[in-house]
Formats: sequence, structure tokens, C-alpha cells
Amino acid sequence: MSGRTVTIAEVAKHAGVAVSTVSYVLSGKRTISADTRKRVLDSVRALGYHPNAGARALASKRSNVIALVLPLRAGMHVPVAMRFAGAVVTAARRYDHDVLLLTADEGTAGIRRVAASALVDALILMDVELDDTRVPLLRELPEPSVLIGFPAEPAGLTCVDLDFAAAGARCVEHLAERGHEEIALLGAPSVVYDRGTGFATRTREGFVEALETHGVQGVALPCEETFDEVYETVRDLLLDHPGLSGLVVHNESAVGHVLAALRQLGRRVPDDVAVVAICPDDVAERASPPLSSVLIPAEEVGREAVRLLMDKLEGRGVPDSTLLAPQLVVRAST
Amino acid sequence: MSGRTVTIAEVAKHAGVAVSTVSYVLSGKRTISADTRKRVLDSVRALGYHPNAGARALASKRSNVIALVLPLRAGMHVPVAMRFAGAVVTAARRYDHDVLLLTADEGTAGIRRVAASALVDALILMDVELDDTRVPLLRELPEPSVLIGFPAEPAGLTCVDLDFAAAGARCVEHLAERGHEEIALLGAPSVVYDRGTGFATRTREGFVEALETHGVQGVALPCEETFDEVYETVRDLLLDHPGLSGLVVHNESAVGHVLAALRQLGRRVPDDVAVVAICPDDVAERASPPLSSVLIPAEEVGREAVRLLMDKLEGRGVPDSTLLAPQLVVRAST
DNA sequence: GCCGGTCGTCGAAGCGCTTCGACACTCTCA
DNA sequence: TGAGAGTGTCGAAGCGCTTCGACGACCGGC
Repeated sequence: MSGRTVTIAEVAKHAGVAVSTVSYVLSGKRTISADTRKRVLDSVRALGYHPNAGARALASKRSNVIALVLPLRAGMHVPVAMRFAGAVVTAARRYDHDVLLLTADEGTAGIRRVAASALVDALILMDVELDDTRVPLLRELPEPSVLIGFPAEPAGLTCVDLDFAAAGARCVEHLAERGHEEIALLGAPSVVYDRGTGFATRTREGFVEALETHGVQGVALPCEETFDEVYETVRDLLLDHPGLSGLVVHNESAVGHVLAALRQLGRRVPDDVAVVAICPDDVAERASPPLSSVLIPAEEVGREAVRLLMDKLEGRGVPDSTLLAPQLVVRAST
Repeated sequence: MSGRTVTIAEVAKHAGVAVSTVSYVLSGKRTISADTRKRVLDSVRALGYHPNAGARALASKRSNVIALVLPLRAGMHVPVAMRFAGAVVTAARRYDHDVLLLTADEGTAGIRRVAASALVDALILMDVELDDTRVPLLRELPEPSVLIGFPAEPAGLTCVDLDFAAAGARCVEHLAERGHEEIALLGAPSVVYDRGTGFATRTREGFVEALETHGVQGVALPCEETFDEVYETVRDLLLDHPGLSGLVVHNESAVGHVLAALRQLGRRVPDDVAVVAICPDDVAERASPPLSSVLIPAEEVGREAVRLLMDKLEGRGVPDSTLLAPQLVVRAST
């Protein structure tokens, strides 16, 4: 409570025990009698003791901080990224860890620095590309790490993500069930495919494969994010494919524009064109009409990434690859 | 380079000097001969030395980490927040500091914890409300802090923000110059006003005051974020105010819907209704038509917040209040 | 040629914590 | 009844760094 900072020695004196006893009460690493424990905890509360993070890190070789590496680059969808980040912070706190935020300005040097200085115990990487420069570094780092997303060569790494291939396939299946025979996928901006970001590519692959499985005609197109570009894309698509009656949209920034474009082109949703999106729930619910969608389970992915990381920190084995099953929610648009 | 972690003692031995000499070379706190300095720096590079963050923090009572408190609550615009966050991280790195990410789940306890444990040296708070529970805590904390946004009672605090009142006024001025005589402000969702978030309220005040100054009729309305609600709001607004020809939109999620609604209601932009937005540049540029806008200078605000914080950490005096002047960019919508 | 003042370097004392080994007990079972 | 096996607690040794005071070496001024 006081302004001055309280040390473990003061707690020990207040409780009438040795410093090490206080430490063991707090860490639970040795058995302490219920009586002593209570006395110590009372003193901790009375003095408002918070262990000094630096001292703890120095002595224990654990900082209880994890790094969240978040490149913030073009074409990446920021609200989704933020929800991942929020989920990671919340989950980390449950394991008594804090989160250090790293961006890409420093390149891999930042990762090396926080790892080498023992500022962090472990790392979570977001927005992983198929050919990601950070991946080789991760392999040589002694600190454990988890990737959200998949690089081209994930062997020996620990990766978590929504199963985007299954998500793409699930959308096709859904539209096929509804009787649509010609459909299209509007995906990420082309720059995202060019960069080889995994999730976009994998959705497209899942989509394309499922076309065959379900005996449906279909095309997959990239999709830019300004209204005018979206409008043109949709207009041309409808011109080129007069029989098209179903649309899968995997691009959250564009999804509103797609609906507006359809309206403007005189197509009703879902009567003329059914639309299913791959996007977070709130975006789908907020659209008009509300969209059937495969939700991107940001919270779940974040939580899972932290859980895997903690398992690795504790030396427990973890699977290389964790794919979260897509879940389709049917709303007014199909 | 090696797997093992290198200590200052090894650097000292390698360079043939005392440990303290290495420390002084690195910190520059005592004069060291050019010769010795070079030898030490060469050894640092040769061994790949990174000072241990915990040890450094313990000995120097400075962790070189600042906390970024980011509530992530409803109604807050996530991409903007993220740009602030990115700017803060980048700016902090220039002062050799890292950024710890804190969310609101823990409430004020999280702030107290990281401050008391000396995990961080200082704090930056984002998305500050007029009546913010975190503010009283900040006042009693010994660690310096900077707020992005203004609480109701900012005396004794250090606050930075865009001058939203001036931004609101600037939009009115712009529309008045273009000859519009009846205009409206579509603001944040009502929940944001209810919470008393400063930026929304201050824009409205600036808007309302400027109406009089420029002899213009006008109303200010909150604005929800689903298409249907926006559509109704715009429709009713045009019905109630047949002479209305100018719109100020201060709501990034709604701005696309507003344009779509106007289109659907048969109003051309800017011929029938001129629209000026208060939003980040990329949103304004991506709209159709591109919007005249007062940009939200996220990078500048973030950078300024960090600069102020570093000044406070060094014991330099800083102004209580820093307002960044709005800058209006004219595009196709007015 | 001696004195005081820099300048450059060193050694050692912590910073607040964890953890290891030791030790005094109390049980248990031969 | 005494050896052996826990329990519960303590003291002390670091963890890797910063920083303080000390101390030669060298300088210019008288």
C-alpha cells in the first residue's frame, strides 16, 4: 500500500520467518505448514508485497513474460489480429505470464534481442507467411515458440490455426446442399496470395478440391478492398458466369462492399445470390443481411497457442500441428 | 552466437578489462579511452553479448519496459487502436524501451501489479474515458504515465490527443465554405457517448459551437454500426431535414454504410450531399467516392506519447496537455 | 620538482529473489 | 528403542548487472 517498494525480507520479518520460507510459500515448491503459510500470506497482504520482477527473473531464469510478434503489415486484417492479441494476453495471464509486444520494424533482430536478453521466456508469432524469414531464426533459438498460422515447412515447429482448407470446403458443401451449382470464392487481395500467406492459399485449395467432391462448378478469385474494385470484380464475375448463384467471401474488409455491390447490381441476397463468409462473428452479424459464416475463432486460437507454449515451457511434448475445426453458422444470407 | 548465454564477465575477460569497465562502455556513464572502448565493443560483437534484462533491471532499478494499457472494449475502433499501438512500439524502441501489452480483463489490478513489481518503468493508457477508473490509480502511482485521450479531470496528468473539438469545427468550416447551410454530424454509437468517451463528446462540442460561428444549421446524432441502423438513421435524417446538404461522419465502422445508404436513397455524393469524415486516411481513400477527411494521426500521437513519457522518466517537465492540430484533406466527397 | 586535479580503470558491494543443502523435529516400523 | 524416512524451516550462496569509492598515471602551474 505504501509508496515505498516492499521486499521479501520485510515480509519475512513481519511474519517472523526466513526469507526462503516466504519464497517457498509463494512458489509452492516445498511443503510449508498451514499455520506458517497463513501467517506469511497475511503479511504479504498487509504490506502489499509484489515480488520484484527483475530479481525474480535473475534468480529463477524465468521472466514470466512471453513475446507476441505481430508484423502489422499490409493486407493483414487488423481487427482479427487484435482479437488474437487480446486472447493471447488474457490466456497468458491465466498462467501468470505477461505479454511483450513486438512489431516487425526491427525485423528478426528484435526477436533475437528479447530472447538473448532473457526478457522473454518464449514467443508467439502471428501472421506467419509460407516463406517467413522469422522461421529459421526460431529454429535455432533455445526459447520455445508457437506460430499462429503455417509456414511452408512446418516440420519441427508448433503451429496452430483454423483449418482453412476445411473451412473453404465446408462453405462449398453448404452451398451445394442448398442446391447451388455454380459458385465462386472471393478471397484475399492478390498481394496476400503473392506473399504466400498460408490461410488464403489453404482456403482456396480447400474450396477448389471440394468443388469436385460435390460436383459443383466454381472459380476462385482474389479480391481487393476498395468499393470500386470490389464492384468491378463482382460485376465481371456475374457477367462471365450467368448461372452463378453462390458466393464464398473470405475477406473481411471486402464483405460489406460485396453486399453493397450485389444490391447495386440488383441481385437480392439470398434469393438471387447466396453468400457465405469466412470472417469473425461480429462482422457477419453486423452485415445486411446477416451472413452465414464460418467463424474465425480468434479467442480459441489465441488460448490454444498459449496453452501449447506453456506446455513446451514445462517440457511437455506438444503436437506439431493443431488445426481447429471450422464451424459454420447459418444466417439469413443462404 | 553460441547457444550458451554470454555474461558481462566473459566479455570483460575476453577484452582484458574489468567488468565495471564493460558496463561503463555500454552505458557511457563514465569516460573510457577510445582504445579500451574499441576493444570492449569488439568483444561484445565477437561473443554476441546481450545484457541480461533481469539483472540490469535489478541493479539499475530500470526495466526499460513501458506498459501499454489497451482496454479493447466495445465501440472502440480496433484498427485505429492498433495503429496507435504500432506507433508506440516503434517509438519506444527508438528510446531503447520495449512495450508490455496490458488489457482490461484484470482491471486496475494489472496496472498495479506491473508497476509494483517493477516490470515496467512507466505507462501509456489508451482509449481513456471521461470518467476512467484507471485515472485515480495513476495519480497515486510513483511511475510516470501518459494518457492518449482526455479524462474529465485531466489536471496533474499528461494527456495527448488529436484536438477533436478543432476537428469537428474544421469540418463545419469546410462545409460552410462550400456553401452548405444545413448539415449534420453522425458520430459514435450512443454507447460511446453514454460512457463519456472524450473524443466523441469533444468532436460534438466543436461541431455544435462552430455551427453558430459559421451561421449554419445543424444537428448532431449518434450513429450505430450495422448497415440497417445506419440506413434508418440516414433516411430519417434526410426526411426530417429536407434542406440538409452536408454530412460530417465521425465513425469509421459506419462510414461505408453511410455512403451505401445515401446511394440507396438516391443521393449522389457530393452533388446532393457532401460528406466529410473524421477517420484514418486509408479508410477515407478506400471509400467510394474517396472522402474529404480530417485524418486521425495515429502515428504522430503514439510517437508524441512516448516522447512525453521519456521526458518524464528523465525528470524533465512536460505540458499537461498536448493537442495535435487537425488536418483536413479534401477529396472527391465535398 | 612537488602539489593538486583530471582521466581511466578497477574491485567490491549490493539489487531482491530462488534454491540448495543442512538441520531439527516427528513419525513409523523393525 | 533406535534406525530410517519424511516434514518444515533456515541460512547462505549465487543469478548478472550497476555504481560507488579508490587509486595509479599523467598533466600543468608554481
